[in-house]
Amino acid sequence: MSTDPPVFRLFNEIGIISQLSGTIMARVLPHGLSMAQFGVLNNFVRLGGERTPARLAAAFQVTRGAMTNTLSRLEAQGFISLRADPADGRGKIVTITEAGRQAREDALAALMGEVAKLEGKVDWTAFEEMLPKLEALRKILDEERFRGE
Amino acid sequence: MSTDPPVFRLFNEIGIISQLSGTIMARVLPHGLSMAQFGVLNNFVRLGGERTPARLAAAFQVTRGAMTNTLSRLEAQGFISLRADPADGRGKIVTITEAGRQAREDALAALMGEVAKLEGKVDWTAFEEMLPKLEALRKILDEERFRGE
DNA sequence: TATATATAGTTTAATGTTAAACCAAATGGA
DNA sequence: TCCATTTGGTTTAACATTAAACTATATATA
Repeated sequence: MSTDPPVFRLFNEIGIISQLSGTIMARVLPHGLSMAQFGVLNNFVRLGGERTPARLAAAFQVTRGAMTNTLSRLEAQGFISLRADPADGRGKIVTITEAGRQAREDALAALMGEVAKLEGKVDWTAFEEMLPKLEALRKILDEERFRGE
Repeated sequence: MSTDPPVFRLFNEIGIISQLSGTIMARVLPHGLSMAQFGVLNNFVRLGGERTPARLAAAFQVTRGAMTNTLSRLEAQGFISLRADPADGRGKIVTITEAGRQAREDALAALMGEVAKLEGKVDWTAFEEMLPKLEALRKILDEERFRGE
């Protein structure tokens, strides 16, 4: 009859929010983009330049296998291009294409529209204030992930 | 070169935290339990009584298909028992077994141990304060999930 | 220089999820 | 009462993810 410790409720809420928001967003994304794919395109538009798959995997904190999968689909849709790294025979270099930029633009608009629907229902400023704490927690968990093996 | 709107960074952080915490917790759970399976066992111990799969699916905000899967595995391990609902020919009734209680106890201890490792690194009280806001956001997203179809 | 170790990327198997189709049983209205 | 609709549970296909094995190339060291 007792209630869960707050720590567990925290992770529980975070898990459910992640799942629900992922499902909702995936539903409105155009061009059959997944959130993972949108994340990669968005990263290129925001930061510019070129990256290797390994750097992208580290940035998004997923395995290289997952990034291989994401990049394959993006390439198949023509949203990124992959070429061999002239400086490293093992590596590849990823670039966003013009179609990729356009797809990201469309996707961003769709996501903005979805967020707009929540306007008035959610006090976003309160959440903005927790951003630094969430970022700190994420970093600690990321360290823990490797410490544990 | 710009940075993401705070709303997106929020969902981004939440997604990564969910993924990392899920991976870390799954690694320490005994008896091959997944977090979803632990959640069900925990729910029975905390609240007692019996439930139908449909009620469990609603409580955890997953599809009935997902709950069928989770319950099948729990039953195969002998942690819950399923029987026909005498009052509803379509329904089933789920009960936790003694082995299930024991497994939940072990799992709880393992998770507590993992949380203890973070002691001193994380200011949990700050997170406890955001719990109500996260719960509110979760509820709104859950409504949105269905409104959109 | 030769060898051992580390790193980049891919592939495979397993898991957990959604969405949608499906069947059986309950419910509600004409 | 009968039929349409809703609901409970399962099944299937499609995905995204992890962990681990694998190949190829770089790097460091003896």
